[in-house]
Amino acid sequence: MAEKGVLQRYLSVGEVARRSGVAVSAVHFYERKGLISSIRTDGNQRRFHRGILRKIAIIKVAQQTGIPLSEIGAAFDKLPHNTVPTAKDWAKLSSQWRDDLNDRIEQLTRLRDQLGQCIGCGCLSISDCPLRNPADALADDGPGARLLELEEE
Amino acid sequence: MAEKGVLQRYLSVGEVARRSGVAVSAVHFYERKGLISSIRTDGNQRRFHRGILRKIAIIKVAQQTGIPLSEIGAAFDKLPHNTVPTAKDWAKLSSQWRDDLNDRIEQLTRLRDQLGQCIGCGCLSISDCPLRNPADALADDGPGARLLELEEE
DNA sequence: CTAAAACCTCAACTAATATTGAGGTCAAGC
DNA sequence: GCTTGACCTCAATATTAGTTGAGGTTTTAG
Repeated sequence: MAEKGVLQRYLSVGEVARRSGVAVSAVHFYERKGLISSIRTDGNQRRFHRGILRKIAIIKVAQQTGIPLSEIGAAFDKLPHNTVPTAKDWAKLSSQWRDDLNDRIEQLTRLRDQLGQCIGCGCLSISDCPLRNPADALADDGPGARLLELEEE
Repeated sequence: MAEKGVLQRYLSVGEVARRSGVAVSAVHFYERKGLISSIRTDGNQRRFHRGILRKIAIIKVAQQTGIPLSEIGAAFDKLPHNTVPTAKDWAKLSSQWRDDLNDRIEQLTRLRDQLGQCIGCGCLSISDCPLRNPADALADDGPGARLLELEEE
């Protein structure tokens, strides 16, 4: 029973899946991708530290913001290695992702506000349509590089 | 020259690509997916109505909102067939997509506003974290169906 | 002790959104 | 009239995020 108490601190892949709400195959997948890690029993079965649940929770939340797994993994890699991340560590992560989110929200909002006008009227047809050629996009490509020429005759 | 004038009303795939800012392969792809269509010359080359440029513009804009090609195609299919869509037709489209956009923006905003709190503190660890268990998600799954049990011991 | 449930690996498959390449044809300019 | 660039089809490849299945092992419950 003392032994069982110790073992209880680790979770099997099935428990992780059940408690995090992701499929066992997804847990395996995240491990293959290096997002999470595990130790093995003598019988080669995975055992996860219970902190894994928080990590998976964060993976799912980050995915909702549109962040790809590779970036999530990169962010995790910057976390202190071999020591449990502190609240401060997580806060740093979330602050960076919040910036991404803000950008994305801003982009979608701009899109929404111009959607009716630009699709409904002739706006899309001129080369400086704000939807197809937002100022920041132009900055990257050089002026006029990818303008849509809808009506030039 | 009169003939050339008539031909000018149609665009080759290369012209479409150049003027819409998408690759030739993407134009082919959209056609295979039924999003756009073309007629053929005697020599089997595609010729596009110039309205195609607007359609591709709309495809790219809709993609920015996160709408998959299949849905864009479905929306296009509801447009009057064999007649050029009116401003009203496009407006209807954009109004529906604006609703989608609004939902998406709302979701991301909620995410942003709770990100710091939920990742930084212990919030993710309790089963009713608003990020992992927004009320609307619970409604679908039945109460408590997929709650994250981070700290139950 | 044994049967069932859970686990293991590895490979193949899915879906969306294209791009790349092979092998061949068409069209335009010198 | 020939070369070159643009075009054609079809198949394979790429990426992201996983799932599914085959074939075999470990753990757990009775």
